[in-house]
Amino acid sequence: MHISAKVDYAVRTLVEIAAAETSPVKAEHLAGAQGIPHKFLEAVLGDLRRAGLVHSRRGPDGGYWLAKPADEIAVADVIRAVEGPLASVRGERPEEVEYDGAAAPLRDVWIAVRVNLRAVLESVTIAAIASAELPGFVAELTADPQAWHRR
Amino acid sequence: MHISAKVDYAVRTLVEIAAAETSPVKAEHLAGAQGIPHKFLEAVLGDLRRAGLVHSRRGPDGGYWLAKPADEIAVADVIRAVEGPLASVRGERPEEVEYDGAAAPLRDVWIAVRVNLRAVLESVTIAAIASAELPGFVAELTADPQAWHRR
DNA sequence: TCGATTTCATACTCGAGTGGTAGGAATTTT
DNA sequence: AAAATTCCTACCACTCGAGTATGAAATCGA
Repeated sequence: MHISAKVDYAVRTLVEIAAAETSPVKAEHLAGAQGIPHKFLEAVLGDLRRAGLVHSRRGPDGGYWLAKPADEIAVADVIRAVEGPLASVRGERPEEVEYDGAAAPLRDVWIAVRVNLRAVLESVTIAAIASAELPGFVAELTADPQAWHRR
Repeated sequence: MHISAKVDYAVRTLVEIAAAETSPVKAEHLAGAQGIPHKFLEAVLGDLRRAGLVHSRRGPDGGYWLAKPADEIAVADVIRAVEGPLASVRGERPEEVEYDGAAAPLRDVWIAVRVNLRAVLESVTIAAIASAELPGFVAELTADPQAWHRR
């Protein structure tokens, strides 16, 4: 239940690329704009490239650009690109774990957790973040003051 | 977005205690019933005790029992007991992270993720798992075949 | 073709976290 | 007193997270 620096950096980087008026965008510029160590960012951009989310070119006037429209890249895609599956239980996928005896229904709980995770992460796109127009139901979720309270 | 062995073990252990007809329950029995290394389980039970979820007694006829009714212990409580906060971003709580520029709305996304995580984890109790009667909306979430598919 | 710029690949470090194991001390019952 | 059980401290092997360093490969302008 932890969002790593890599995921955080990756999403912010894609938003920055989407919001940039010039193209391609250099890693150095992205690192500066979002306060990310630039060599570390290069590794993240490598993951994004291998996952097919960005393209790149070397040399002067080189840099990175989105491989598809920003409204077709969900936050869930970014997480899968740099970290793997959205949710896992002891290293396995939720639907693969098996429980004996009284704990059997626990698998359904993990499945439900993943469903609710996906509901947010699959629906929020890079374009939505860049334009500050999150989907309606996400805005509703954050509207409740309880959402900001630290139980 | 990973559920550790410790959390998995802790929930299953509490369910097993709740479902046991004798009380108190010995660690050795719990380890056997759920297939958990028994010395490792002792450490988990120590966390649960320090968090006030179980009580214990030593000696022959010693063991562990729930510190409160099973329907007052949510899965979220168990996670907090053995792992800390439900959701964190780069080590900080979601409401504490700050973003500059285009990525500013990203904080709301993480908040929404936590809201949806809580929706499941705060509502499912140890009693519900032990009796295989999950809350209605959780059952609905898992009813969709898509929920079991591995995107 | 030269040189500057930038991405790309590889390897490394350092600390923290995960999933255990081992040995023995403290407590409780018989 | 003896047996059973929890409890405490320490340790270990491995992986992961976050970041750094070095240099090779590609691309452009001149």
